[in-house]
Amino acid sequence: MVGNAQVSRAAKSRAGARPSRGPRRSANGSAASNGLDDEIGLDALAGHAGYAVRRFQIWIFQDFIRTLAAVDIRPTQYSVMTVIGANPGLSQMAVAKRLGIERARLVHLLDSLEHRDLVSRIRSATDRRSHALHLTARGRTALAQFKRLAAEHERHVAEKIGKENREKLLQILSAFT
Amino acid sequence: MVGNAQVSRAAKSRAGARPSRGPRRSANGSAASNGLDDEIGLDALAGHAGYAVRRFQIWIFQDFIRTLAAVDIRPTQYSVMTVIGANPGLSQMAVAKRLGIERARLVHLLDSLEHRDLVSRIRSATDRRSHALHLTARGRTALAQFKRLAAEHERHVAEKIGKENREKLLQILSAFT
DNA sequence: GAAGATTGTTGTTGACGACAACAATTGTTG
DNA sequence: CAACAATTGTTGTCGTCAACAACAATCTTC
Repeated sequence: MVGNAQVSRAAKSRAGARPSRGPRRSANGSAASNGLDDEIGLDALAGHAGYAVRRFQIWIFQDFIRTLAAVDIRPTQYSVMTVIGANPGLSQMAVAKRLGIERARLVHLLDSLEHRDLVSRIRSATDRRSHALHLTARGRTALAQFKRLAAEHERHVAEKIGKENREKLLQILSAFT
Repeated sequence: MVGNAQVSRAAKSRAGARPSRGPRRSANGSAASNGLDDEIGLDALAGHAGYAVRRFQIWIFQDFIRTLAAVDIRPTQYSVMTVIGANPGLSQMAVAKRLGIERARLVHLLDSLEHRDLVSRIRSATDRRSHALHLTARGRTALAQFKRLAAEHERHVAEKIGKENREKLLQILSAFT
């Protein structure tokens, strides 16, 4: 069930500061010469926000998944439950829009959460096309636990990049939340 | 060719600061009541780095793809060419490790780039299992153009989050580059 | 030289985003 | 009010991508 989450096991623990430099051992003819000694230097990629963000996102999702593995909740499931918990009665359309996921995708997510008795779909009386989404009683207590684990995950993030950096980052990206 | 890139069309242009508050119209029974007026408030998600980073990553990849659409280069292809360009002669294993992608995945990426005559695989004389990767002449001039477009993309990022914020972000995430 | 590791390759699985089509229902408009 | 358009949830297809497993060719090592 971990599935996606683009983990890329070679998580790399190094974060050593190393002065940038020109291409190393360029055109030495021998491939595999760089097989094990790590450290290649990708220079040009260093100035690209997208690359750094992608790598960070991979790391952060991996940690989230690992931290919440015991309760078997993935980031998207967590975000869905959080939104429903904070806004009971929302339609699927509204949740999908808010989270930027497709309503087709949300169908499966809710199927899964409903099977686990965490969320319930209730036909709306006013608009019988739509479903009012609610957490079940079990879902509410479960979400409380999920949030505790998510907070632990956030502490991991703070450990990784620094407490102030995490807050600065949240501030910088607040427009996307 | 855009394919993945998790776009989520509802790109949202709003970034209005709005004071956080408790659950809105909780349990009003009527779903769909929130269908069109946007603004739902997901509260709890606001403090989660992973969510903000994910949304930002979606935005940034989308812009990268759009900005380099004319040359039909996606972020991963760009990163592969950049690394090879900076470190000619690398093996596929080394490139995969450096970029945190699987060697199985790199096979297809290189197939595509080789078909377009941007990259060439040269059997290593010293280790005949491996391929030494090089940019072709065409690949080198192409990469130069890609880099110009990528720089334009970075300017879009700076416009979006602010010049200093972009630099701060690069600094915070430098450990992941 | 035989056993084990590495490299590139192929194929499978699962998560995910984009899209298209559909039934049920609502809204809109002549 | 009746035809037509739009919305909601749903199903299914396609393409991208990460994670694995297996394999042949080729080193490495003992």
